[in-house]
Amino acid sequence: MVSFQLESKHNPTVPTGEMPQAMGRIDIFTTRPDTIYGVTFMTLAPEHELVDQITTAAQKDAVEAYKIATAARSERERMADVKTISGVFTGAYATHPLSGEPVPVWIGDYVLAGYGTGAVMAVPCGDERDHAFANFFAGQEGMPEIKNIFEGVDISEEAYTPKDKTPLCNSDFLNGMSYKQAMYTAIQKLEEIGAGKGKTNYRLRDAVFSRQRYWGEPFPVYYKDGLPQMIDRKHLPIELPEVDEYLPTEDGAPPLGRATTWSWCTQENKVVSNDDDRDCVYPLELNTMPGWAGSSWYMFRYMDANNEDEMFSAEAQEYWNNVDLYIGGSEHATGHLLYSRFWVKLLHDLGKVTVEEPFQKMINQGMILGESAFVKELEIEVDGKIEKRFISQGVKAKDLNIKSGRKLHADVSLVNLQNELDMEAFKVWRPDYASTEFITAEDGTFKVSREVEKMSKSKYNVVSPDDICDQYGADTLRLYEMFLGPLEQAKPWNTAGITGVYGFMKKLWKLYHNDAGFSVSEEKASPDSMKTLHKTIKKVQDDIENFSFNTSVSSFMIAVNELTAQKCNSREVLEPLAVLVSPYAPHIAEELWSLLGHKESISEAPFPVFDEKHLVESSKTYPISFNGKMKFTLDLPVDVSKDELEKMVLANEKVQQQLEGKTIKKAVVIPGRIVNFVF
RNA sequence: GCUCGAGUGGUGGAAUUGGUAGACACGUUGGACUUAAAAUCCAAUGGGUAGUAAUGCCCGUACGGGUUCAAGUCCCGUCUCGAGUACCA
Repeated sequence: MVSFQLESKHNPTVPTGEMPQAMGRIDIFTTRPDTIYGVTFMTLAPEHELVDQITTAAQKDAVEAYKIATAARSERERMADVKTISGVFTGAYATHPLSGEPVPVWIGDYVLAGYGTGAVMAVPCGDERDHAFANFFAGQEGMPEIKNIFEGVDISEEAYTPKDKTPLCNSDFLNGMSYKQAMYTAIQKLEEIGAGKGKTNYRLRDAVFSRQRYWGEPFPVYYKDGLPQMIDRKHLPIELPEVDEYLPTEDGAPPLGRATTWSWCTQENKVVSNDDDRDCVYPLELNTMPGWAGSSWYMFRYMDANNEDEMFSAEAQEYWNNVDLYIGGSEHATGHLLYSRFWVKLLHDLGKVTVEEPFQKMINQGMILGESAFVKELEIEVDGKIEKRFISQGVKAKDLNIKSGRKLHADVSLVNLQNELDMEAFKVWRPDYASTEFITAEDGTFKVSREVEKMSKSKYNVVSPDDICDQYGADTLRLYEMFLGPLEQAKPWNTAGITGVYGFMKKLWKLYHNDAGFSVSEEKASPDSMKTLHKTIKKVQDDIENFSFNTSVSSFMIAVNELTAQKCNSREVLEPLAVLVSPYAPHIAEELWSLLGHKESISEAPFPVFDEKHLVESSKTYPISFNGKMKFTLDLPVDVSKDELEKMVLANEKVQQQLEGKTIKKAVVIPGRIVNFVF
């Protein structure tokens, strides 16, 4: 925050020396105090409260006209219209707090009243909007030459916006400093002389709390003489009315506008028919609340769902606290999390909840995306008439007089794996294009272009998992989705690798079967098989904790491959294995569980307990490296000291070969990990 | 622009506190079985290079530096991509 004193000598409406403090200065907010010496002019939002007071008589008409023109445009319009530059000089000058030079004060609609203080210090050499503004009004009264404060940078064409190490110049005590250093130094100096203050600016946008939909909580609000009135709490809740269709009315009112019983009687204090023409009956609000009106706090209601007296009891909330884990789509990452946290913080401040956050842990799982197919459509001129053509991907349209082109979504079911479109099927699908000519490649095929997008009916890229289910079963589909990659990552749906998962399912089944059918031995399992089992228990247990389901699936594959190679057929291993697999592939696991002779569901079976003893080994394969590069491995005993280990390694023939004629500077021996010789 | 996240084979992706980069799977190539195909099984598969071969050497985790006996992993800088947000000063 920097304060600029207004110069009274340039401001004839206020007598010299009598300017009140509040009127006498303009406070501005900037994130670039380092550019303070680049200030060429100032711009106020047209709505700024000082505008009327500081405008000189000569500029009064122009300023008034500009204010009226601006007021006619909505903020949305002003934000959307980035190109048009407009503004007016007020005639007033302020004094630069450090250099003491006069700074002309303008108004312009690129400055928004709602942000910061509604006023900016304009530094054309370092801000593009200021640069554009200065150039647009260059040479006019009140628009001085642009001040350049960046050493060796040409700012005649555009502003220099990077915050890098470019040293400052023409900046008095900031000369030679880079962005960061200058920023802190400038703030310090401004605070010293009382012309500014370091400040962190937080911004919370307003969000509209209403929707023009049917399905939402109705507002307990009625309108008396056009003014909204709250319905008293004791008459709540009011419930959604019946409507004939969940659509807006013909004249554009929200769906509640269709209700015939949607008026409020202030005597009976209930919802009555719209035909009720008594004086105490008023129309109810037609908007409903947005989704997050409920989604921001519903988890607390779940804790005490049958409570008729309040949102939830303090006891219930204290018992359940907050949500341990929230898994939702990544589109929730900003919206839901933001609103929900905001509400819970408010509820906490009101003393309604003991927690400050809604969720202890939140995971946004990635979306499965679709691969859309696009047909390129051209509008070309033929004999003075505009005609449409489809052109295959990769075909050059050199002899055509192209007027315009666009991409049209094609249904992905009409396209084969080589991206070739079934043109006849396309014409049937889109009869409106039945007569449009296709420009194909030389081999007569028509190729579409592909793009990864959200799956959506309107993009015609929806692939149904039903086909996969029919062909491979629900377990395979489930496993494959997990196997595709990390939970939090969005990925296009691509079934190319599904045979790998399907193969795993078949191999798993085979472990429990021989040629004759189901067959499991009651004999003790081999130490190797026990090792495989317990290695897998540990891995899967850790993976579940970390939501790393893709690596669980691969560890199952490894286990099944190893057990197959070991010809393991023992109940001691296969029974816990089925339990391990059951959360991932419940159907096959349940089936195996039943074949193993169990009457109850596998979901009732306890999770196998990991036992370290099966993983204990007498030797470890050590990587032996020289100067940090691994050359070979050696199997060495585990239960020896560091010194013994070093001796054993040094005694090895291959190690001696590597070290021949060299002096060891350092030997790094870390038991259980690695051996490294530096020479 | 800002905030956050990510860059690893032909592909999807693995890799505890820094400690054998490329697990697992797809794809590709070769082989077995088959009249043939499908299915199944076996082998090879980061790149380069030397050798008949066994085997060896060099380079490799976006790019440039740094720390360390040792870096995909830690630090500094750059680039690119993705998501969110934006006339926000």
